[in-house]
Amino acid sequence: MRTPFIDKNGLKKGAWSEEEDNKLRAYILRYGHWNWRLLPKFAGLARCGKSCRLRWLNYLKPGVKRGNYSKEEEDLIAKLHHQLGNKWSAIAAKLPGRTDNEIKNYCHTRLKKRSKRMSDLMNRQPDNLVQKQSSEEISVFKNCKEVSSSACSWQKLDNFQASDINILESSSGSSNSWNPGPVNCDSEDSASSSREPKRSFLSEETVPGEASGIFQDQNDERGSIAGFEGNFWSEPFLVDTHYCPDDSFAITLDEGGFFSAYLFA
DNA sequence: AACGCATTCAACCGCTCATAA
DNA sequence: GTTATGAGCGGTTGAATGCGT
Repeated sequence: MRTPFIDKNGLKKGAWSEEEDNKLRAYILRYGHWNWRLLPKFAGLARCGKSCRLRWLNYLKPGVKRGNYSKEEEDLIAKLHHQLGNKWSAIAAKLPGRTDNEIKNYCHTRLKKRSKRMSDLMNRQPDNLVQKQSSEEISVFKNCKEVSSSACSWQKLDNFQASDINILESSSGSSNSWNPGPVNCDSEDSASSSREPKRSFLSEETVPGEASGIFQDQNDERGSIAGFEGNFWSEPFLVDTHYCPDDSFAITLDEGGFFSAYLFA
């Protein structure tokens, strides 16, 4: 937490004390928050209104839940984030007791974890996945504006291990060669879709209960990790096209979304 | 036990939007 | 139509905590 300090305007910043919490809680429960800017003055707090509002909404407000997300909540967050993108407040509105700040932190934490794990794996695999993909596989991605996979929850993604890489590599170019399935192929559309801002970091198929069936084979490990999708977290990786066979493929990573994340998320 | 690195999450900041004057 | 103000949102920061060595 941040060390409390007084700013140049005489307002306190940083971590809230129990006394401050009590003052704010007592005031709002009694009078409500009719004006956040004036509220601290009336409540006897040396805080700015913004700080009071945040403290109330994220911590003091009755009914605010903390930590320990249930499986249902995780699935719902995944689904809503796919639908709404980084609209944390809109997502939070669908989860009683959860705040936008908490959900934002939750998502960032998961993304960071996954991002790190995948980049670690890629660094350990000099002959990386992309280079091992057969040309047929690559061509599939070139023109796809949307790539689907099997249902894939965050739990599955989080459990992704180096062994999955091995499975991918062993099957690359073989008769079991990965085919994303009946995807909607349209290079023109894909170009425009790539410009869509702030897409969800989860693919449609990561949405619980919305399995597309593209990866019908439940044993296909690639289906388990194919739910990644490009987003603000994976973008920095996308810039580096070092491993991409050609430029169009690099673009496709972004367009298809998921494949870029599949590699780097 | 001590240290350093990684992770978590409360809190801050800057911006946009809505509304009233 | 313009400006001022407050509320809300999303991104970022940094202290506390956890964990491995």
